[in-house]
Amino acid sequence: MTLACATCPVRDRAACSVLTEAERDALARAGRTRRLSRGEVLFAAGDADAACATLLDGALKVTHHDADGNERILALIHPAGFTGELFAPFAGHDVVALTDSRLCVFARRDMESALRAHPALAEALLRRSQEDLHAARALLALGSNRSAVAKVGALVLALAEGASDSPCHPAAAFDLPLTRGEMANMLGLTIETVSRALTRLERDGALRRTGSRGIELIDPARLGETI
Amino acid sequence: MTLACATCPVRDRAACSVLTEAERDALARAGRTRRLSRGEVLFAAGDADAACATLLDGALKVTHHDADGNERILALIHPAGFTGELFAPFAGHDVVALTDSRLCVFARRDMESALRAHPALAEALLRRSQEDLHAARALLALGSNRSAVAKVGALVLALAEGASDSPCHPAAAFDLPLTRGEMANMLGLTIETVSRALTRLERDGALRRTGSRGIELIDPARLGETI
DNA sequence: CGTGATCTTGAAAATTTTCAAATAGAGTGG
DNA sequence: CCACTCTATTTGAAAATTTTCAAGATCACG
Repeated sequence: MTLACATCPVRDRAACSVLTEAERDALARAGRTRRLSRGEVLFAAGDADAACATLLDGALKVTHHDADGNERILALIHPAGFTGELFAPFAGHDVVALTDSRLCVFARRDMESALRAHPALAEALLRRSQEDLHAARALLALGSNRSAVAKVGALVLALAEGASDSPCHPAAAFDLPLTRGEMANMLGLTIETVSRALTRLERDGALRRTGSRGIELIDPARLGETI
Repeated sequence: MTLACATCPVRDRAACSVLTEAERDALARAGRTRRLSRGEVLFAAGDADAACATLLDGALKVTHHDADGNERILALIHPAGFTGELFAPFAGHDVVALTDSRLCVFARRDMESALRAHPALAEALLRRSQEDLHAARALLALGSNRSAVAKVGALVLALAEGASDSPCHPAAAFDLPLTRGEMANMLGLTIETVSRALTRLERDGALRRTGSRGIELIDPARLGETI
């Protein structure tokens, strides 16, 4: 499927938004959209022909598997986010859909030549990269919360912000893109502890649960408390 | 002090190494070297005239202070690393010297115009930025180790790699740039737990301590074990 | 050689993990 | 469409780890 930038849900926020319409259309001819359903792999670590992509819809996780086969979640990607190795000769991590997702995919060689042709694109990707760095550091900060409840609260808040259309404001209600096991993995806790923490946050009136994935924020400030 | 790229200890690894000699000298005229001693602040969060810098020598920490005044360490910067906000109008984090350090500092406006003049520099910074991202993700991975001993072991190993001249090989002996409190902060543990973990790693023959900061790696593989 | 700060160590308290089982949800085939 | 099955989630109680609180030891430095 060829690209339809005119209807792109993230055309104002993604890296390619810095291009002129003509430049963007030229890049668009090299790319295509792709749909993934939950669990589908976009890139696998070691792929020699790894591409790169902008996420339009849904959510992705970037993971690494250690020698014992344990999965570690290194990053989450939300709409308008960019993923893919631009310089390494092969993919360093797995990138997997957490929910049904739509992406705009480019071969790395095309993206690299676009970078050379359009300095503004390199700058935009640099900017995005700094945002990724901030996001990674935000995840790091989750680990320094003292209690398990505070860690889970902070993660839920971060997920609410990622799920929101407007940056800087958490979505009032959304579905967790992560299983309890994935949340536990990210926080260095066990599934049971995460579950108990959510139960407690609900009991304390910080949020409400609908089913096992639905979350409604009642008192976002309480979620951020470091206790 | 003006720059002397010819004697720069990281001239083969830093972002500016992609420039031709002439380009680099042009950039060098805009920058200067600076020395910091342990504890000195390079940038403070909120600085309007924040600059950016390449680290030549020593070690830096990037920190954030939350509402309660607690410090969170978001990143460590080792020689050849780059720091500074290129796009935000002011510094987002504090950057502080962990040991006596030397840096190569540029005003942001000069660096931004250099980026526009030299696309290769933008690409090199993008590459560096991706490395920063990998580093941040490596720190994230520390949190997913199950036990406190494994977390501390992994952090010591990461610090040994940062202290090494050759990438990918840990230094056999080095001084910890972090206090116990800073290590505890990064790992979400207490000072006492970090201290006990080091004692145990020494008792188990993974490392040897000299004074409170000196570390000699005896069995690096054991430091990486996730137990 | 003090002096203050950092680091180590010990024992009780608190939190988290582990182990075990019940409940709820999602998907499948009749 | 419903019953069935499999997986994910929740909950409980004991075991293990970590934190807290309290001292003592060591180090850097004037």
